[in-house]
Amino acid sequence: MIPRSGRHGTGGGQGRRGPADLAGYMVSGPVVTEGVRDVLEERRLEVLRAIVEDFVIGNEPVGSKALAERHALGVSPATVRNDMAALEEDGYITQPHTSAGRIPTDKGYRLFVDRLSGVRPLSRAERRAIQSFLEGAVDLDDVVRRSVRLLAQLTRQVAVVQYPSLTTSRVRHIEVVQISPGRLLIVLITDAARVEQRVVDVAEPIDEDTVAELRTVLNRALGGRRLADAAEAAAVLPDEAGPGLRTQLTALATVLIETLVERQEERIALAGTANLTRSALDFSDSLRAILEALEEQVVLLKLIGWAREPGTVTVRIGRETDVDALRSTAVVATGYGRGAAALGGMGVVGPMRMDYPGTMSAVWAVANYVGELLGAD
Amino acid sequence: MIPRSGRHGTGGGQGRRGPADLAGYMVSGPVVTEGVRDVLEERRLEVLRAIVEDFVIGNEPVGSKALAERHALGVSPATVRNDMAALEEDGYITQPHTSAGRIPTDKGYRLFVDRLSGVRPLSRAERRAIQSFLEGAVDLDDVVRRSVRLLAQLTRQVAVVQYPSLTTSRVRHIEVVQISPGRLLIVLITDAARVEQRVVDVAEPIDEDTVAELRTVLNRALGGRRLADAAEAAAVLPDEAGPGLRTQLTALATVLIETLVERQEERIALAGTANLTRSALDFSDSLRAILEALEEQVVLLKLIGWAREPGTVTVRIGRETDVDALRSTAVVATGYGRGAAALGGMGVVGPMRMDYPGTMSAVWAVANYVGELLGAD
DNA sequence: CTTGGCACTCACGGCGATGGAGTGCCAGGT
DNA sequence: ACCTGGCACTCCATCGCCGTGAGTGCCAAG
Repeated sequence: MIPRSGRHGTGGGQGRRGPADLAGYMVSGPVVTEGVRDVLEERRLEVLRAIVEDFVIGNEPVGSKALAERHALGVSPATVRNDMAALEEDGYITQPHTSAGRIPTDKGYRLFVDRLSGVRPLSRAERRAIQSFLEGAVDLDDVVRRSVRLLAQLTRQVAVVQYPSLTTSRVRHIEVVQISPGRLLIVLITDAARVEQRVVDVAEPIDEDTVAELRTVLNRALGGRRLADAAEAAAVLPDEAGPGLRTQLTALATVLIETLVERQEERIALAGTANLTRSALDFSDSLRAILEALEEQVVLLKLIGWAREPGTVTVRIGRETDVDALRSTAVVATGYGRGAAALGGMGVVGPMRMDYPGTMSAVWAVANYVGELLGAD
Repeated sequence: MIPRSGRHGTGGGQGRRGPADLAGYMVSGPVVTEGVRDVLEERRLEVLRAIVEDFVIGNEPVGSKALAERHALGVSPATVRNDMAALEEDGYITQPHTSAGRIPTDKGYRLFVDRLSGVRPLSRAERRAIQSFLEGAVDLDDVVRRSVRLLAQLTRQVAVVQYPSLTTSRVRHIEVVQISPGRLLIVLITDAARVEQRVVDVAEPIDEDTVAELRTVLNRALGGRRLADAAEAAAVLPDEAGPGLRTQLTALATVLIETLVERQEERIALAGTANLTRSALDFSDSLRAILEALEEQVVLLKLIGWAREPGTVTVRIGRETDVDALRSTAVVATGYGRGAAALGGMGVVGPMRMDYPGTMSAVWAVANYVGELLGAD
């Protein structure tokens, strides 16, 4: 019934703190004899884990009796009750009302995530599913949209994927095309396979040679540079150019700089909002507020923005999200991309009552795969 | 209390059928003396309108007494009751349970939309809001995303906007760039300001001259054609080309055809899902099903696909949507684009209990403006 | 420190009474 | 013919009540 119980502690790695942190959690605890303290504390933590795990599965306050029965704790319900009282004292669990079972608090979930939950390795089938689902993608857009759907399906939660950021990538090529007299289209191709296009109005029609010349000048000056640097380079271009091109270059540079700098507000893909209704009882009437928050790009960016470090999965629980509407949710996020050159973030938003190990693995795995996919491209 | 009551019948136009249709609805009605029939029928319809309007506002079954009071019907509640009985007999209204007020049926809403609801002209402020909100858009993507948000805000419902379709547009320009040895990027620019890009692997590195030649060949053969025709033209290109280009052209043509034909699955933008919760009581537990349906591109395309004719607002009520999950919703949609050359569709999904006149105006206005914006581009 | 026992506390669900909105029908008026 | 006031009736929604049971806290014994 609790298939994953007792599997904690296997595997190591991402997002999991070492035992060194244990002490950090204990300084505020009650002072008792050394030898006994550890044993005591250990069982209490075991109880906390059991509570979290059972609550995640059953979605109802868990009582001492059920706990002692379903988990091999080796003690009686009465003892469990004592531990629970202590845990409640320390703020890790709480009871919805007198004479009901206990449910974890934000703090309880936090401790669970930091110390108690192991990593659930993905099954072979899951790995294969990820791979086959993503490898059919034809372009960047497709990759992102597939990823977000995949993540939503795997975790059965709301998934968020940030489009590869322009910030860290470089200019690969700039294309200039005259689409109608006096109207140019600039296509900016970056090495993250992202393409931006923009239309520029210039004073008068330009002949093909001039267009070619503009193209050459732009690519020579900006090609291969990081986007931020490219913006600076673009700014001085008109001054350096010959008088024949100056007018047009000024117009082009203006738009380019706008594209490179100002428009670094990022794009975001969202999927799985229907999953919110499944755990609707958890947040009851605040569902509307959550949906509204999720439609705010800014909010989403903040949520998956803080943890852009690929390989490290970050969890924000309840108020830790710093978004009031999401105070009853948890966010699991990570970055994707090659090494230090993070391209963007992705993650999921779900109820605090969440299968953290499973969700963390899924997020990590998808991010990993997408990172490889885009890095190689 | 019922601000819009009695304002029906002002203005004419889009989506509203002429009086000719009146007869069509009546042939199935009871046969009575001519002169009196009209008067009778007219008041009954007035009652139906009153019921719909009140129910839309109050969201609770409306009774005969309240109806006679709040609307200037000039008759007593008892008379209204008789009319209600007749309307129920004909299937336009129903009562949730004995001894409750009446609510409109699908058929009732349908009649309301077809004959009873006038057009609510947009206020000057609304027009200006639309304009100022959309004119800040920097590119196609931005236009679509702004439109969908705008529509969601104006109607306070879930908005759907289809990206301009490739089907009806023409190839404006094809750009070929070598992004790394043996790797080409094709950028396809259409006259709907839509840009598609695709990466093509070719056997061996190509020199710049060949790239330019490829570019010329492609543009000469495909430029200006409708996309469907362009695909055909692309298919025969390799055969007609000189032997030097044949290999590369075959690779390019394959990918181009894929882009032009296969990938006509369209993109869609969605906003305002939070608004669903506001009317959550209307569909109660089916909210999840609705959200799921809305995440299916195919479903959405079907919903706004049938009414691609710009200038005509189409309404589907309840089961008319042909989507089971949406049987308790209504869809108001229209096409946008210049004249016959429809670029795409847009619309909103909301509860059947909806302010049809207001919603229809909003949808029409936004579609109109977006059509101009993209048509002129 | 653990354990079994025990009294206590509440949320929850079922039950019946009450109130009131709304209806259908009928007889009388125009 | 149609409208209208009156009237009996129906049935949903609300509320308070109470029994039930899960779960707790405390205590005394091991």
